[in-house]
Amino acid sequence: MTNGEIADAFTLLGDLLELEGAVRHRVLAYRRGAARVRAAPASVAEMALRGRATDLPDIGATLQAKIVELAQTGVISALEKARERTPEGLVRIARLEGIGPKRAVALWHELGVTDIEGLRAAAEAGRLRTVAGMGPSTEAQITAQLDAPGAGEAGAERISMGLALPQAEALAAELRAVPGVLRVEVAGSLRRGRETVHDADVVVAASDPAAVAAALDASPLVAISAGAGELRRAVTTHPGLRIEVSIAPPDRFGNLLQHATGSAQHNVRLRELALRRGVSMSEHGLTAADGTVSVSAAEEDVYGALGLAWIPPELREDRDELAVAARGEVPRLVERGDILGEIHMHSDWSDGRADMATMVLAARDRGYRYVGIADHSQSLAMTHGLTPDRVRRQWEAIDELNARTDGITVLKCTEVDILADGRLDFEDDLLEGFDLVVASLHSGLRASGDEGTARVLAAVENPHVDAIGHPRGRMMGRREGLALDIAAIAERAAATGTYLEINGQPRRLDLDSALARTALAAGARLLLSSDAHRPEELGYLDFALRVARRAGARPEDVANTRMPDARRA
DNA sequence: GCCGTTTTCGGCCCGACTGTTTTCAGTCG
Repeated sequence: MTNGEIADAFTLLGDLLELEGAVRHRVLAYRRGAARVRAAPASVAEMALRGRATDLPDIGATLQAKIVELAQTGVISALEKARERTPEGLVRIARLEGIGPKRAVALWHELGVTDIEGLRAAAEAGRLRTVAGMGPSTEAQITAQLDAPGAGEAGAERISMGLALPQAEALAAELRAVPGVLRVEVAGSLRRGRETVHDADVVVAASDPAAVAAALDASPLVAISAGAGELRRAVTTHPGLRIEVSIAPPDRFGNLLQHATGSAQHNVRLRELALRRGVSMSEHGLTAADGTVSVSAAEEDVYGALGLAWIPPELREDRDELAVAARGEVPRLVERGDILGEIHMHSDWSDGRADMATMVLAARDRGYRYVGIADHSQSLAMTHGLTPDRVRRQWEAIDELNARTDGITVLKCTEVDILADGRLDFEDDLLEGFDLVVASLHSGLRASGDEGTARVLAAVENPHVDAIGHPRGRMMGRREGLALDIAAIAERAAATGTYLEINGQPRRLDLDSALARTALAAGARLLLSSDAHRPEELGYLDFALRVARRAGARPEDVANTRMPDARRA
């Protein structure tokens, strides 16, 4: 019984109870419990069987008993009964935009709709507008969503940070040029470093909201400008990213930035804390009991006013960050300025699109002091992987390149393939000659987690291997990648001094932050990589950096913050 | 259902916006 299965059961139970109109906070309790179980680093089923699940926040005697029941019988009777009372299909309907639990139940009671198909039929017959509180506009909104694949599924339509962030940054840059605008920042889940997002948030400090609205309407980046709110407007970019733009006067920009960054649960906890100190908190400021409002231009002052140290956005997920900040023990996370170089990028010796010199100079322009060329190995024929002969010729070319290039050191690296049996694609005597070796899986990525774990462990134990590249092999939208036992791998990686990569390619982001957090907890260290195949892709390292920060990585946890010595980065 | 500088009961974050309404419920973040 995995934590994920327990969390899914609690989430469904909470959703069904909400549809039944249960007390809101009971619903919330199941959702909080689900999130807590999902994020727990150890088996919550085993904890519950020992009576220790209640050690976790948000898990009380009732939830623990249900975890025990689920672990021992495979079902939760309360969940089974709720399923008999309320059609499970309503959960997906309630997740559609513009519909919530109340409207989902109204559709069921008034039209007999119990699943997405029934909703589609009712929509096509034009019957949705006959439901109380719903009109033609809502009907059109629903119809539009039903055409999209995966409508109402959890996590539907999430896109990579790597695709969303550049769009949000571009809009932010445009708004910074608007007269009267003092500050613009990307907030929301992008600022928190989430690997995938379903929309973006941008906050603006401006004395004249109308000027910002006019700029949005006129922006060449904007395809659809909807929403006529005074303080919030939603736009959709041409590629289809929804961006919510919030505006505040400059003197309370800190309050708005804090609010719009979230997470929702972090904000709830923060406001509860504020209430215990006698102040009500919102995006407009802190209101004391006597009605006086204090506002902050800087986000640090919002936390400071509550007696807390500033918390990096990547850690605002309602784990234990408020307690940590109250003690003043917030970790110093790795930053862009800590990065001295990277060792996983490609050249036109294999499947890169630029020659080595171009890539190296681009790396030097980013301020790196070293860079490793890590082209593919011979088995990967479609990438023009290097044979041992070509490896030796590339080493000569790198020696020449180093001789005529100032300001950066070029390292002889490889992204050697991990073969089906766990052996590597090059013999040990050749591997010996590289400065650093990254070993990666490129085949068998739909195998079982046990098989994948065995192959990765074999590579970790190879004394020539310095890092494991994109360990899971996930490719967003195409495959989940291997269900690796990351704790077991990280334990051996820590013992052998092997780094585990966070690959910054937008569709990879692999390891993700949850796995990277587990790896750090097991004592392993991380390697950040752009895996660039052309010069402009070197910026992908910044995505890997965000994922690392979200995992809680400090500078000393990351290989890129130190100079490589002869055999170890 | 959880929890405690409000401590075993009675609370549980806060406000903007939308569409449908004649004053507001529902949804969203």
